[in-house]
Amino acid sequence: MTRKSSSVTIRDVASQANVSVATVSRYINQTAPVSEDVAERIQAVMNSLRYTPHVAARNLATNRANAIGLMVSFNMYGDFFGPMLNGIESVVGEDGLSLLISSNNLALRGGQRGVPLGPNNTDGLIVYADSLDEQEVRHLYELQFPMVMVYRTPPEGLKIPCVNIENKAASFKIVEHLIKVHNRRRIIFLRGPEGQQDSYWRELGYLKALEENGIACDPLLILPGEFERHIAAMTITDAILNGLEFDAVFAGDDDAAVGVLGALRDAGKRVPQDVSVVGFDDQRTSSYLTPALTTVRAPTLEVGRVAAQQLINLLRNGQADCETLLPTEIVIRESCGCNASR
Amino acid sequence: MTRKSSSVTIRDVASQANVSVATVSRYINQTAPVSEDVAERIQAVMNSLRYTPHVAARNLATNRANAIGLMVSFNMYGDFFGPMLNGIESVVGEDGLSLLISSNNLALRGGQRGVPLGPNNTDGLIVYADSLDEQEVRHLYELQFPMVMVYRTPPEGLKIPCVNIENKAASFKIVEHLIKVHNRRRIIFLRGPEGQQDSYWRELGYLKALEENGIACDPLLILPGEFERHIAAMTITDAILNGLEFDAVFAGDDDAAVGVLGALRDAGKRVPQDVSVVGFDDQRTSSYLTPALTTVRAPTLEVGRVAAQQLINLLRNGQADCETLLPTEIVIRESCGCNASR
DNA sequence: CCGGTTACTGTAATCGGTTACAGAGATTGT
DNA sequence: ACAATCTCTGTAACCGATTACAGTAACCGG
Repeated sequence: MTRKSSSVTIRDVASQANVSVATVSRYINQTAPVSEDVAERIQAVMNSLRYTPHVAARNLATNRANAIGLMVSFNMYGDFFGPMLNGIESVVGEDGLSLLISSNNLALRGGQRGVPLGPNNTDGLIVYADSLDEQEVRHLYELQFPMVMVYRTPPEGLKIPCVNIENKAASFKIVEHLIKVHNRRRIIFLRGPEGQQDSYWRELGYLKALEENGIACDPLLILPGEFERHIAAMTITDAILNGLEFDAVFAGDDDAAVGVLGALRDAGKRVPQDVSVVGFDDQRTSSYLTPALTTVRAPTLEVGRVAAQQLINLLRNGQADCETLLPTEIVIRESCGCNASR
Repeated sequence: MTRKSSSVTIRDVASQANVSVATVSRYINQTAPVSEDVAERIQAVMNSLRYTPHVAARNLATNRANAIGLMVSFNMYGDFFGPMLNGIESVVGEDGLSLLISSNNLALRGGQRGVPLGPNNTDGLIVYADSLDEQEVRHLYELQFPMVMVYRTPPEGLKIPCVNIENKAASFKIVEHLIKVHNRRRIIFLRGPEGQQDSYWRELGYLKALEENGIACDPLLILPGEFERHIAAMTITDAILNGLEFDAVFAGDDDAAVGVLGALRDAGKRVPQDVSVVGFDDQRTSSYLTPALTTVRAPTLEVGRVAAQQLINLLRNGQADCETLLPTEIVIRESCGCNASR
């Protein structure tokens, strides 16, 4: 197979530099002082031999993988994923660690046993939303395996740091905007996937906005959107066919909002004149839609950065913030009815 | 630090099952026959001990990392990246390999020497576009390190498998569509980043379409777009201010097309009545833009799948297709001037 | 009954690093 | 001048797997 052609080992370096392997190791890892001339000799030999340490050997000896894992849902598309990964990768790379990434599709890892990322692979894990089921999380937790969760709070009783975004307050604000500024009363809310926590909090914000403004909640207006554009589109199309009356849609997220916009256009409804539409996330293209989408800006890249940072803290110092909640802000564009100028 | 709490080794399994470590290893890896009752005993012990092999030890012994690397440009956002990663991850995971991912931002890996992904890390590399400069590629090539490139052809003289998409033919077709169907004559082409290969071929298709239809190429119409929406937008805005006459824009990619659409709208030009706009990629949101974007569908996820497949073939059999060119097809929507109905 | 496979198992070397332990000079304090 | 300390270095055990080599027992054909 692929024989590693000319494997230069630490012993080669040591002998050519006339020192012991221990000294070379110490020089490389800066783990003990080394006299200046020796250091120079070692460095020179390393350069001329193009020596790079064998990570597997190092990992075996130190019992650390020097890598962290990112566990994601089995399909990751959308504007959402890129920025988060970007954030994670930047701080992980900065720290000299490797980043392993894997989805947890049961169908795929048919042959394998257990989770594809774990203690034997990585030093810690970033768990995205429901990429790992509760049982798997609990198991890793019992092993005292360092984890931080993003877009999810840990299961009951487990103290796992998590980083989330402010869902409820922003949802409240944006729905209240629809009510107070645009005088909307019958506002549809499109739920995300069953059990999705962001969706749960957004719904709470929605309900609170209704309540505080004296609008009775009509359960018929809470419908499935799944954070997916085509499902959201279907839901809205059905709603119109069934004669459901509504004057606004809080789409759950921007992806669903895109579907809603399409469905309304197909049905001949004007946005925002007939129906206001708002989303959540402020994905890259949202400002380029017609009409430009009013939504909530979520600091997705920042979530990635913070999560990685927390995990690294956990690894190094054994400490991390139990929960960090990143701020969100509503961004008013056109789809709610504002800035009709353009 | 993080002491691996209860590290169960192969020796524990062996002794509890009353066999030698060699036998256990052979059972695990199916590398030699093992009698049935022994197999059962081993399996039972493994289950009760929750044994999982230590990958670093295995990697050291076999001198393989059981992982492949994906090297990406230092910033990866956009609809583009998700699907590709999705494709790669699916086949890599299916094969029981791990996926390491890293960007090659010089600024970041200031401390480190060399490329963050390489022979000591991984068994092979997928190199995305210009994430690695030519010198680095040559170095890895000299080490006979397995690589495949995506969205890029290897440097002169190096036989590295690559997977690309059909750029020229589709560009030709879509530009010809503008000419023949919509009678456009002054068509702007927005280049991608300097040296970007996809951009190069798309330009060739553009030029060929002009030539075959008897239109002289006006160099003033070839402008920078960088495959970035805000740069594309600026370029178009400037062009309009400078009084450049044009009746169509081939934006280089969909991202740039989004910028073009915005710039034209801001300038009061109607699309497609005044100016036709077409893109390349068919990103997820492109069909939801107003007007819906006429573009070229690129099988991004498939690129990922094929690349991973090729790399795995290279690892297993030492063989891979020198170049695979994935087909693209033009998809006619509204921004060119067709289907004006909606 | 005997040489040659076949099926299975065990011992111990090996992969390439890290690091506990020991020790040699040089420096310092009294 | 002597002990204590500090700086630097080397030897060898160890991390947890794989696998070459050796060996035993059963089986098979003639």
